[in-house]
Amino acid sequence: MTLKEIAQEAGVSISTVSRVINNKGTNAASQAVQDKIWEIVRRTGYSPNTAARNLKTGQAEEHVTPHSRSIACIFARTQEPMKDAFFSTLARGIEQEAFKHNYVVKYIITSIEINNPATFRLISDNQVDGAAVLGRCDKQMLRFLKKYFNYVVYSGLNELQAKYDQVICDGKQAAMEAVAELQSLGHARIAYIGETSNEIRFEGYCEAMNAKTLPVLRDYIVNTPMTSSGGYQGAQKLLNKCRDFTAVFCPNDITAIGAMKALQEHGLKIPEDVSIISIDDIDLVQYLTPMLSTIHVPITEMGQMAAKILIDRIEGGHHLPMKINMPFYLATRESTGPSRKKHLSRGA
Amino acid sequence: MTLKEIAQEAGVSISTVSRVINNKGTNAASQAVQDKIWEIVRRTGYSPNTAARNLKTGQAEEHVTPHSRSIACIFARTQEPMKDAFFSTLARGIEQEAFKHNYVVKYIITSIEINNPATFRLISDNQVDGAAVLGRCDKQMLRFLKKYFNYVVYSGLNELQAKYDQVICDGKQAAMEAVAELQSLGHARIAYIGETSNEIRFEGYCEAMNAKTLPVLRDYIVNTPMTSSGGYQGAQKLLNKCRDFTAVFCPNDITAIGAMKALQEHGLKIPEDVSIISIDDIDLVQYLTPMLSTIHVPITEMGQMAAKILIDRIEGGHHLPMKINMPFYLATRESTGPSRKKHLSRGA
DNA sequence: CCCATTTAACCAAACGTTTGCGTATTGATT
DNA sequence: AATCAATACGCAAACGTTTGGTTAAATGGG
Repeated sequence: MTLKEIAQEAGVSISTVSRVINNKGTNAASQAVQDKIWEIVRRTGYSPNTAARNLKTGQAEEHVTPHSRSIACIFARTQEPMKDAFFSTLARGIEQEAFKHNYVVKYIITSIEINNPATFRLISDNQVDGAAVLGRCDKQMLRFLKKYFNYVVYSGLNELQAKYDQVICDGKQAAMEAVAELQSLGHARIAYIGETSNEIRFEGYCEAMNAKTLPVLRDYIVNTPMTSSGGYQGAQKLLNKCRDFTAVFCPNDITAIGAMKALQEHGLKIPEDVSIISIDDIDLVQYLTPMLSTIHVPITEMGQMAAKILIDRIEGGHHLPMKINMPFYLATRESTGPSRKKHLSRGA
Repeated sequence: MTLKEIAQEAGVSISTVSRVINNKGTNAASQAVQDKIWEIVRRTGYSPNTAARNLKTGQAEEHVTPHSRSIACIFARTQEPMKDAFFSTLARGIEQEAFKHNYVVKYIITSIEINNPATFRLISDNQVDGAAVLGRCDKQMLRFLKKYFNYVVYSGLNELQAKYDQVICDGKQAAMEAVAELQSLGHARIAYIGETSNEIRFEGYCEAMNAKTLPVLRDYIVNTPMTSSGGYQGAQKLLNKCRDFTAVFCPNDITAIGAMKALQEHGLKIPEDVSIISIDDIDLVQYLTPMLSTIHVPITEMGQMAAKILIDRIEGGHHLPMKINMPFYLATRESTGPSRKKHLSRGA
């Protein structure tokens, strides 16, 4: 049922019907016409098309709902499902905190790609007070997001320019501490398995090596995706290149899990023959054999903090960009031990 | 910012802009034009006017939108983040398939609780054509959801009454096959570590045992949460109760991971001293030592299938409830071996 | 009875999209 | 060189409202 149909049935024009229905004081209709129109409206159960009405009146539009009491949690879908263990925990922290404040969390899980119409739609459709972005995200992307969401909190691995609220855990420092731990156990030939470009944890590795004036040798470095399979293949590559390393540093746990498997398959004992250490401390790590030594980063707490400052900003609690650096600590378990000093030479 | 303005700036017509943004396959634009348009979109933060869009596409009033080209993916947030490896994979499958059909996926991750106002709002806020429900979900809940979403597809572990579209992988059969594999290796005293009530895989275990007229002994059964830590603690409990089992069946991989750890800590060698098998075949399983033997369930494919039939239903492809049973197969790896026959007695 | 004023109703132009159809431009195929 | 099919794009008509400007009829005061 539309205005047009009503108009037809009442034998008047659309505008008249519209005016009657909206009770525009300026130009009333005759009582007879009004009655007739209302009669039809009642009989047909007409209800105005809000889309059309909003379109015309231009109101109610903007994608920024003043107070929806909901936030979006955007995270780039990573290739390997397992990698989600980290982000999943992060998200859970956000959810917990949001719940406390009576906020609702909408998830946007996607390989963020502006030029992907689906993604575009997903983002512009969602009406939220603010958004938390998880994972790696470049500046351009953040600028884009900021246009769509009131606020953006970045809760991720690498550090950003100070323009956004961000809660991070200093990846460089963490990596340095991990490597330092190996060094203090007497290791000098420490390999790296993981991504190398644009990976701050790799920088930490390099810096820690340099600090001890230890060489960062090409042979010791394997550039591979930071996934279980990436770690597995990376370790194999490493073993093909050389065998005199005594320890391995992986930038995250799941890479380490894959690497450990490959190492063990080659007959290397951990930690007797080779030590391995990584960063994150995801839950699973404690159920491996041996239990992985790693840098514990407070993932859940990071999520909670992210939600906390996002909501604080939404509610006007602060206006300047806030950077929160979460503490980490070394969790020594079973995969690290003193260096054997001797070369493995023909290990397997 | 409107299409018109973008069109002006890009020097093309409105229709071209619209087509690019909505990715209409019929009439593509040149790459150069596309890039230019997206650049402007990004720079200006353009967001389509939903009122106009709805008006044009003929969307109705209420929360049931005939054609939003989006589906929701609802899943109960599980306690342990790691458990998400399964659901995460499932979701990814859904996403892949949805993307192919140009559908957008909105995630609703929450402990589904009708009485929780936040949940209620989250659900009623979201405007989607249909929803896929992942994980365990009772009938009451499904009925509730059906009120808010046009269609509900259940993609989960357990089987349901035939009222909804559902894609499942027969948990009972899978469990039976796993147990049968152990039996064919000569195992008779097979323990169970996992949840027992309302868990179909447990039923499968029982049935397989009975089929061989093997006793389902109370001592062999440990009721524990199906998580890594649950598995770990469960195995410890089991070892306290008895030591003469020769094999363990866990209803899912992550439980098995925890159990394996506990077993190994007690000096038991896998598979020499005790075999272990489970269900799911999540990615990680191959990087454990030993590699876990498990029933492979086609998780990604299940997700894809779920999206497929959901979209098919939305678009009127079928009307009667559809039940799809996905095939599984046994993936024999390293954690299973012939029974030692002899009791372990004082193993450690 | 004429002009001014009110009243009653209409016309048509927006609002920002989507989309069927038409037309150039291109490239490949005879 | 002519033909044909893609390809890349534009035109314009919707979608259901609202509203300013207008017209025609009714009213009223002199």
